[in-house]
Parts: sequence; structure tokens; C-alpha cells
Amino acid sequence: MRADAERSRRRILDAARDVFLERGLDAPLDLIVRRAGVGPATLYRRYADREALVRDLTGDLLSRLEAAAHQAAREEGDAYAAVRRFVHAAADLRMGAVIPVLLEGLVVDQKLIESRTRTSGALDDLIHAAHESGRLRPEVGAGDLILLSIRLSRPLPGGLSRLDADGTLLHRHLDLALDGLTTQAAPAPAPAPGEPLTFADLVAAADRPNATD
Amino acid sequence: MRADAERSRRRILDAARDVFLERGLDAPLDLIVRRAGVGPATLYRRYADREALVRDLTGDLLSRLEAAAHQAAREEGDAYAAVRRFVHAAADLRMGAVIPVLLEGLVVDQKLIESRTRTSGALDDLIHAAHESGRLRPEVGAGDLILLSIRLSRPLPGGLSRLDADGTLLHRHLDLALDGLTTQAAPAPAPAPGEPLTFADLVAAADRPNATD
DNA sequence: TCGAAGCGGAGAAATTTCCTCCGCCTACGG
DNA sequence: CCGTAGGCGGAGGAAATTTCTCCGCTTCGA
Repeated sequence: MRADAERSRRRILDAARDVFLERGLDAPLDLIVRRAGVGPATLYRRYADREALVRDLTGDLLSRLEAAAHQAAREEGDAYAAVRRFVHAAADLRMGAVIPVLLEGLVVDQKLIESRTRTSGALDDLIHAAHESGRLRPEVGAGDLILLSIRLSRPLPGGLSRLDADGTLLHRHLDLALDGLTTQAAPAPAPAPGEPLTFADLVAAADRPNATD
Repeated sequence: MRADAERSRRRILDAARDVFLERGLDAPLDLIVRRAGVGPATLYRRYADREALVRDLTGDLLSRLEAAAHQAAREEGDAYAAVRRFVHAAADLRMGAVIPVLLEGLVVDQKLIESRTRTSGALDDLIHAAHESGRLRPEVGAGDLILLSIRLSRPLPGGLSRLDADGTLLHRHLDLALDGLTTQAAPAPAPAPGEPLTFADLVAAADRPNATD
């Protein structure tokens, strides 16, 4: 692949991620093109349709997340620290942009499914170890962590997005959520309501037939 | 005002809040109309333009938030519990839908400004008391709490939104963030990076001139 | 240096969004 | 219970946005 083509691809994927985050997966491709600073033809030449673009982006992000999961397991001695690191990495990647794709049945691509399986397996291992270590609250599951990372990494509405242009605030708030807002001296927190949310719960929710409205 | 007119207003405001949350303040009014289950004329008859609708919605939500702030201060003995309750209330109201309006200079309506001032004052009091009580981490400011409530109360992307149709999950995650994901036995958390975020910080960020792109 | 591959802009076609007109319906005072 | 003022929804034309292609120019890489 020619160098300039690869450069365009990168710019388009980066722009697509941001636009999908802000406007959802059905955002106008025009916006992506404009944000990427390329001509419309450059996008349409590479991607036959929206789905092709979404799939390429999903693969790109997922493979990076998979790498992050393994790296966290490998490089962090403490099990809870590894979970923490994974959550921060998922937020940095802005997995929220493509989470619906990863969870919904739409994914036909075999490569994607395998990567997803490996990644969620790695995450389960991290969490299991953290539970064993006694550091991670038992009522917290993989789904809770993923949702936390998605919710905190979505761009803020309106002018507020400027508040966190570089992501400092995102990591600050992730840290606060991971550790809690209360001081150490506080009495034991009441157990959070509900059951631990698993990865499978997310998939199940996303898979139910869509009521379009 | 006739009973059916008031009923329509309510339906439109509720729908507008949801649509603005999902698509931002420049979402097509058509969507609101459809979600509200009313005819387009019903919206346009009442509101001369988008701004009028946004203003009415903002006033509606803000006055309810103000009531919640006072109620929290009045009914909760413990200072930290009051903060907690306020954050949950703000999330329930989905203040994120109109936060940009409240923070940006666009608000000309004197009533709105006064209500905003009263509410942020009440919140500051809650937080100050919670800091005094030693329960709330000192590096947490009003802005942090508002952002937390906004971020956790925005709808999840795609099919995931079905996961939390009734808001149970929202409050679960709010609780987790407030108390932290670690167990009581954990060592003292590292201080969160950065300075406490104040309400004024939010306003300042939102007020800077918009770079439209 | 040359050919193949990639690029962006102009713009036609399709779709979405905005907004009004108008005939029917409903709330509510008498 | 009835009259009517006020409210309602749907149809649909105008305007704006979005999609997607053609084509002449530029850039990469052998």
C-alpha cells in the first residue's frame, strides 16, 4: 500500500472514531471526510459503504485493545493494577465508538469475533485475579468496567468538550471512580445495588431485536 | 392553559430531553416530534424556534434541580449523604441534556441565571459541608460531581441503551463511582491527578468562543 | 523520469429536515 | 348538553443536507 494511501486511511479512521463517538454510528460520512481533511472520493474509494468503514475501524481498535489487555497482564504485577490499567487503556482507545458493533450480531467477520473472544477472555482473567486478590469489589463484573470506561470516555456535550481536549480529566475521573470519592477513613460503603454485570450481559442486551424509534 | 395543551407540552419536553441527550442540542426537531407522538404543528405552534424550546426545557429541568438541591440539604442529616443524593438527583433529571445551555453565555433569561446561581450556591454549600465532615475527598470539586453525573447519565450507545431502560444501572454505577471499586481493606488510594474542578471551571470552559468544526 | 495509483473538488441525485396550511377534534364555560 | 375557541395532526412544498461519482491534477516509488 502506498504511503499516502496509508496516511489517508489513518486520518479517516481517526476522524471516524471521533465522529462516531459524538454522533453515533449513523453519522454522516461527510462529517468524517471534513474532519479528516480529505476529499469525499478518498473515503468512498477505499470503503464500498459505511459498513466497510465501520468494520475496518472496529478491527483497528479491537486489535489495539487486545494488545493492551495482554500488556496489562504481562507488565503489572498486582492484579488490581492490571484491571486498572486495562480500563484506562480502553478509555484511551475510545472503545465506545465501536462497542455497539462488537456486541451486536452484525459482526460477521471471523477475525473480529476471534479477537473479541480473546480480548474478553483476557479481561475475565484479569478480573478473576483481581477478585481473588481481594482488592476488587466482588459485585463488580467485566460489564461494569467496560461500561464505566465507555461512559467516562465519551466526549462531553457542547463547549464542555474543550475542558478535556487532552484526556487529563478523563483519567482523573476514572481514577476517582476506581478509588471512590470518599476518603479512606470512611465506613464501609453500602454494597452497590444489583448483580455484577458480565460481558455476556452486554452482548445479550445488544443482541435483542431493535425497536427502531 | 388548556389541559390537552399542557399535556402536549409535557410530552414534547420529555421527548426533547431524550433526543437532545442522544443527538445534541441541534438534533432535528422532527425527531422530537416523532418521539413525543405529536404532530409537527404542535411543536411549532408553541415554540417560535429551537431556542424557545431549549429555554423552556432548561428552565423546567433547572427548577427541578434547584428543588432537589434544597431537599437534599434539608432532609439528609449527613453532609456526604446530601452530596450523594444531589448527584443522584441530577443524574435522574438528566441535566446533561441542557448543561451546555446553562454554562454558555447564551442564557439571557434573568430567571434562569438567578436559578442557576441559587442552585450552584446550594451545591457549593453541600460540598463545603461534606469536605468539613472529612467524608468527601478534598480534591473533588463541584465540577467533578456535575461531570460525573452528566457522564454516567447519558444514554449508552446503540443497543446498549436497552440495558438500562429504567436507570437501575445508572444508579448502580453512580454508587460504585461514589464509593469506589476497591474493597474497604484496600490501601489508601493514590490522590487523583489534577486540581479540584469547580463550577466556575465549567463555565469558563463553555464560554470560550466556539471553534466550529 | 515515467507510469500507476491516489488525491480533491465540483456537482447531480437522493434523502432529510423545516415549517405551514387547513380541516377535524376536544376541552370547558355557560 | 351544547357552542365555540383553542388545540390537534397530517399532508406536503421548500430548503438544506447528505450521498456518491466523474475527471483532471498530483504524488509515490521503481
